[in-house]
Amino acid sequence: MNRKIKDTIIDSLVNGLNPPQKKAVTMPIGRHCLILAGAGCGKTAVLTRRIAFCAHTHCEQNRILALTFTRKAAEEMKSRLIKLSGINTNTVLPVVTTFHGYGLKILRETVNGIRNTERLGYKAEPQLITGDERLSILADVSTIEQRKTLGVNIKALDDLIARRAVNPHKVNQLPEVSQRILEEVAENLSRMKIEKNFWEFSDMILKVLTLLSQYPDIVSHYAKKFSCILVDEFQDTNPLQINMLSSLLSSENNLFAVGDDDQAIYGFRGADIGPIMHFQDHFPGAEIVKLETNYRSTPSILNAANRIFSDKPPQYRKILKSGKFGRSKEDHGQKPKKYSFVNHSEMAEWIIKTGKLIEKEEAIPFPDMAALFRVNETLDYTKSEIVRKLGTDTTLPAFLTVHGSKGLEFPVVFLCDLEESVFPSYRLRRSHRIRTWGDLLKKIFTKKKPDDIECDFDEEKRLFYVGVTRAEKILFLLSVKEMKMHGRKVFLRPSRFLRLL
DNA sequence: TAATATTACCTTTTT
DNA sequence: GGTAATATTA
Repeated sequence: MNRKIKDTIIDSLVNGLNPPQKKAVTMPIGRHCLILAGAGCGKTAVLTRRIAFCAHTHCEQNRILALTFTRKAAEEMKSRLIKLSGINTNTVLPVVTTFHGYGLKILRETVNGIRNTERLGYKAEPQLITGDERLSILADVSTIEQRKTLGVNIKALDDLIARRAVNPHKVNQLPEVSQRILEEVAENLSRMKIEKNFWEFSDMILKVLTLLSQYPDIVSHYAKKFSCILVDEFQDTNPLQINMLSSLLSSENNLFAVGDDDQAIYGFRGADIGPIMHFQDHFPGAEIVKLETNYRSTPSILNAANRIFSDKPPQYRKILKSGKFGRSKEDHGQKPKKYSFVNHSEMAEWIIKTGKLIEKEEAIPFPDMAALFRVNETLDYTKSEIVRKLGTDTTLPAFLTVHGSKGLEFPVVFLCDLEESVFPSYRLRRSHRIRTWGDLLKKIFTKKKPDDIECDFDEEKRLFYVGVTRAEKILFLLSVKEMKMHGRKVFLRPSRFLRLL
C-alpha cells in the first residue's frame, strides 16, 4: 500500500477526534499506555480506532487482542470495529472477547500436541457448574465442623472461597486456623471438580493461571501470540485478570488500557483499583493520557459531577468540560434539582407528573428517561407504584440500578435512593426494637450495642458519580423521608451526597 | 429422626 | 417480611 493511501486511512481514523483522543489513538506502539477516560468522553471510539490503527500500521489483525468484561461490550466493540477504515473484513479479524471468553479459548486449545485441559488433569471438556449446583458441591467438600470453626454457612463459605481465589492476600488476614481450613476445602473442591469433570466460571481464568505457572512452554507460546493487547474498563480488573494479562505481555508487545478510576464500582466482587491507580508501577514506562472533554451532558451537570471529586490529587483528577454544549446561558442547562418526598408512593406520583410535563415542554419522550436506584428493592417498589398509577399499557422510563446503568445515557435522569444508609449504602445501627428473646436479653444486659458500619464509602461515591453522569440534559436528585425496609418502617435522613452538589 | 421453635441475615453482578 | 440455618423438642 502506498504511503498516501496509508495516511488517508489514518486521517479518517482520527477524523472528528479532539487532540487528546487523537494522541491516544496514534500513540507510538512501543510502550504501555493508559487512557484515563472521563464519563462520556468517547472511550469506545478511541479504543476501536486504536485497534484499527494498530491493524493498519503495526501488525496482522489476528495479532491484536482486545479484552472486555461483558459479552455485550465485546459485541458492541466488534460491530463498531468492522465499520472502520483500516480494518480488513476479508481476513481474520482482531480477537475481541471477554477475559473469561479468552481464558476458555486458551483452555480448549492444544499446545505442542497436548490439550490444555489434559495438562490440567481433565479427561474431557469439563461441564460448567453454576449457582445451586456449586453450593451443593461445596456442601459435599466441607464438613459442618469446618464451617463451624470458620463461623460461616455454605453461602458465606462460597464467598470466602471465591475471595481466596480472586484476592489471596485479603484471606491472609484471617486467623491461621481459618486459613488452613479454607486451604483444605479449596483443595477438596478442586479435586472434586477434576473427578467429576466440572468447572466453574472463575476457572476459566484460574485454570489458565495454573496452566501458565506449571508449563513454561505454554507461557512463551501465548506471550508471543499478540503484538497489541487492549483492555477496556481497566478499573474493573481483578487480580486474577491482571495476572492473566501479565502472562500475555512480553517484551514483544504492549498494553493499551482504557478506564476511569472514578467509575470503579465493582470492588465488592473483587475488582482492584490498584493497577489503574499505580499503572506506571505495574507497567513500567507507561504513558497516561486523560480524556476530559465530555460529549454527553450539559455544563450544569458536568459542574455537579466535577464537584464530587474536587478533593482528588491532581495526577488522576479529571475536570470534565463540555464538548457538545456552548457557553450561552441557554446551552448551560438547568442545575440538578433536589426533591424530598414523604414516601415512594409520593415520589412515584411526582416522577410521572414531572416526566409527562418535560415530555410536553421539552419534547423528550417519557420512555427515553431513566429512574436509577441504589438497590433493587426500592426500584421494584417504585416501579410497581408507577405501573399501578399509570396502568400497564404505558411505556415506562428505564428502571435500572446505578450499577446496571453504567455505560448508558439518558436525556432525563431521576436519581433516587438518596438517603443515608441506602445511598451511600451501609448497615444502620441496630434499632432498639425487640423481636427475639435474644434481643430482650441484650436489652437487659447490655447498655450499648454498636453494630459496625461496614461499607466502602469511596466506592459509594464513585457509584453516585456514575449515576450523575448518566444524565444528558436534566438531572433530578430524589430522596424519601420514610420507607419500609425489611418489613419495618424506618425514617431516613437525606444522603450526604446531596451536600456535595 | 423429624417436627417445630428460634435466630440471624438481608446491596450492587458478570462470566 | 421472607428465608435459611440452627437449636430444641418429642
